[in-house]
Amino acid sequence: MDQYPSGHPYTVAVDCIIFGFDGERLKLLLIKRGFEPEKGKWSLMGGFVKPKESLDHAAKRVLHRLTGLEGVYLEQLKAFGMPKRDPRERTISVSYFALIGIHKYHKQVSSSYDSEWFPVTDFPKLIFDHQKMVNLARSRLRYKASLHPILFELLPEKFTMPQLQMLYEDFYLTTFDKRNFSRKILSTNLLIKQKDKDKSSSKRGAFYYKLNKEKYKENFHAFLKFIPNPEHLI
Amino acid sequence: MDQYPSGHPYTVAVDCIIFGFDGERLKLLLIKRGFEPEKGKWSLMGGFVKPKESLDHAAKRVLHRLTGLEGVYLEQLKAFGMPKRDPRERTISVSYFALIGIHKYHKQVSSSYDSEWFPVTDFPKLIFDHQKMVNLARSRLRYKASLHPILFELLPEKFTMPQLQMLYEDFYLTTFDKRNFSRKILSTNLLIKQKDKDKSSSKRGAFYYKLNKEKYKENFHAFLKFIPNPEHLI
DNA sequence: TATTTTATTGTCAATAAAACATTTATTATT
DNA sequence: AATAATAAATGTTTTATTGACAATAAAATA
Repeated sequence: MDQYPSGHPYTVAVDCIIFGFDGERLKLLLIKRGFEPEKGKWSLMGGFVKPKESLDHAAKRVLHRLTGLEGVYLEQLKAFGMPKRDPRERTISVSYFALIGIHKYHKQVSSSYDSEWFPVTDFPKLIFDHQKMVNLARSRLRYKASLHPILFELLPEKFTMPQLQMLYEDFYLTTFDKRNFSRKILSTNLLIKQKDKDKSSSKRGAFYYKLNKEKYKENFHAFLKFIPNPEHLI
Repeated sequence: MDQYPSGHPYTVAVDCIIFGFDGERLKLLLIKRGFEPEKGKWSLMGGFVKPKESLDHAAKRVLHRLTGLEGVYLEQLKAFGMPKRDPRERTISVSYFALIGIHKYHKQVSSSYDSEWFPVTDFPKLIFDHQKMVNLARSRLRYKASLHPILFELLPEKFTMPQLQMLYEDFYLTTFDKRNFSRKILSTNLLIKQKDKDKSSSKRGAFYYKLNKEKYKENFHAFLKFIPNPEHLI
């Protein structure tokens, strides 16, 4: 480590990989880029880091600007810094991934952005290295969700066991035995059974559950292993 | 996301948290900083990212400059970017952690640096937010090592089962049953038993093992769960 | 009242993890 | 040459966890 360098004009940005779950599929929120280069192309929501703000703050700000949401699950993914990743300037981008309850998102909030939800398995070509960011975020999320109860972040406050199972099944492209799944989830003691039911998708109706937020925070890191054999995830 | 900003002179650096294992304890390689600010204080090995190199390249370069080593396990940890973290300039530092075989490191290689190994549990106060970086690196390493066979990176090419166990026990501040430990490790089929023994620490001698590097690469992500109940790690 | 639909619940078998003690190889000592 | 000392190597039993499996219950509708 030598002296400070001079004349190294780096631009520092953040980009957000925003995940949501619409009850059927895992989705990704993308925007049409509003300025050159690559104006009009699909991209992750991003922004430049201001002189006096932290990286986390920049990510929160950018996320809030698009979604109007606060208190969202947001985690730094990785810094991307290939020299030519942005052809115009040398830009270091710190990527973050966010998990939001898709129902909380109302497009009108951010009407100044041309944004849209796409299935994570099928979305348009993105600018720069944003495709890499999405890929990495997906595998990181799969990894984390196999051990920690993170997918609850994607659900509404009240949800049913079948809904939860659908989320996990869609997410891992597999199926689980209902009895074993429910037993495993309930054994964590993270859920509180409600008295009311969701009757929208069955005659009998399925009981709602809420997340026990205290325990959720306490136990977040406690290795719960939500996926039976989570092999070959990154 | 608006236009590109102008007049935001960020400096971008990398810092390396370098771990080694001396056969008894997990160690950290630190250097005495050679320039202002904070000259003469202990710090992580770091350096500035050059205009035409990637972040990974900068980290490799910095690590090589201090240790003379190549092909070392190196992984991006996190970007740190609090506005005042470096009092002189707005510096974004991308931290990396490295695992090296401590025996491969020879101090004379980097005689231009004043460096020293310290136990991770007891090392001097560091500059800036380097202490935070070390803390985060430690918990990340503990997390990863509980699931993936990453600690082999810290051992010499040939090692014995008792040595391996000592590493894990020191690392997790616990003890394991010899029989269960050895069974678990061997069940991964990652080790190849050698014909010769290490007699330095017992009369009978303990067989050496080598890592099966092919399988190591293949199986790295395959959830091996090296620690029985890895609770409450981050 | 019968039918349909989907949620809910329990048991048994197989597998994996954890607890546990003795024997073996070698060197040093007498 | 026999014996003692040291640390390595190894196998079995018990317990806990996981996985496979199907019948019943609740509510709406015909």
